[in-house]
Amino acid sequence: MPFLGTAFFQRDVVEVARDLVGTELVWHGCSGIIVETEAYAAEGDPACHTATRPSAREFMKSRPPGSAYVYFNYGMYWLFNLLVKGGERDGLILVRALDPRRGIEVMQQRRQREKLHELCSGPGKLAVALAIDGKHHGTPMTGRQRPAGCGLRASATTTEHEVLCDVRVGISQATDFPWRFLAKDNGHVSVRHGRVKKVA
DNA sequence: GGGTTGATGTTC
DNA sequence: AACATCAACCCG
Repeated sequence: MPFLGTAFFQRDVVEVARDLVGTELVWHGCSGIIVETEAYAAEGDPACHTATRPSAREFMKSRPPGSAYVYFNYGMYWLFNLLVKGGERDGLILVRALDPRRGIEVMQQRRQREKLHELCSGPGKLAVALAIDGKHHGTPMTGRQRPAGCGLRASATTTEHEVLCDVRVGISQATDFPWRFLAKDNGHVSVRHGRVKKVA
């Protein structure tokens, strides 16, 4: 299966967030199927970093679609996002959970956990499992600059997952935007949830 | 199980 | 001061 190209990230940020569910995030010998994402829109979304952070606006302006946007939160956790621009709505997509596939032993060591569903079932957890931190901010995940060991792959299971949508987790602004997407009945989704609906 | 709380540091 | 979190702890 081929890696996703830059064009995948040149579409509406909410559509891309939905479509990422079921793809495989490949990261330096480790990988997992993305089972949960959230979209944040650069315009008209008070929960997006662009609403409050000049550095986020500068990132959006200067980096190509498909770039990793990595930031530190709550004093302890790195969160991994992907830059979307050039479509109907630009924005950032938070990758919130993975169903682990490759490099499981390494991820178990980094997380100090054995059970598969505890490895990547949350945005902070998956960054620990994949050893993602601030030095990866700006990494191009598509195109010619993409590191050989990193990327998004359309997996065989991409079309097998039924995708649900929900409100976003852990925010205090625009709490009613239904821009969280998750794979139905997947045990690796992070636990909290609001009102889940089917997606077309 | 479910709710609560403390740990921790960057950004504005 | 707020924060796109997590795990340990309580209670039952």
